[in-house]
Amino acid sequence: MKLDESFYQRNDVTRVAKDLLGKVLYTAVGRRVSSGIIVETEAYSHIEKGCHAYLNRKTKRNEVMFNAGGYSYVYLCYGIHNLFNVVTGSQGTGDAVLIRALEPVGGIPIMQKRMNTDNTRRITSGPGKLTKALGIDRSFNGKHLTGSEIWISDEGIQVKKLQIVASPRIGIDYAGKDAELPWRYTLAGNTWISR
DNA sequence: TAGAGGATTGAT
DNA sequence: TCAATCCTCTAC
Repeated sequence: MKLDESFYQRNDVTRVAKDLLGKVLYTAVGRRVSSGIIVETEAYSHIEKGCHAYLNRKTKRNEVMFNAGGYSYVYLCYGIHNLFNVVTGSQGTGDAVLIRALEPVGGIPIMQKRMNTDNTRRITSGPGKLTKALGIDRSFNGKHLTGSEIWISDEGIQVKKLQIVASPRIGIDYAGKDAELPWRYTLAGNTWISR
């Protein structure tokens, strides 16, 4: 079953980030559906410097983060990679969860073709790679996650609290002390986690 | 309107 | 360890 708005609109972004582990992310591009189990996430909140919406800074790029939870926020990083986020919280909050890694489930041949490799092991093990494998680009920015092009389902795997590992987030040294927040969540022992 | 820098990746 | 690469934001 697709997760509905109430899942995303809780005003606790770290809780949503943890609850997304084990869920299944789907995209349907044209007639081609591909999917994967979410195994790594990071929480970003407007109250800390790592977040694009820090101090409620609202720009054309991140304006979708201020929508009510349940929207997709996709932006270009380093001029090369599209990164996919899930907007959380109520209208005007500015919180989001970055999806960093998936375990491939459906449409694996499609993903291999998009990644131009036969290797199934590493096609979705990083935030820039999983978007390419699933066909997510910036045209997905602002799409609702209860729609027919991109959605998240709860049919994945049951995750016990003990399986969730919290650690500092990656690549945000500029955030100073806030870079130490243990807001990166991974599934213990999963081989699809980014490096 | 110009300049700096980034929630990454893959090759060296 | 480093370059690729281009959009976005900030300052002038």
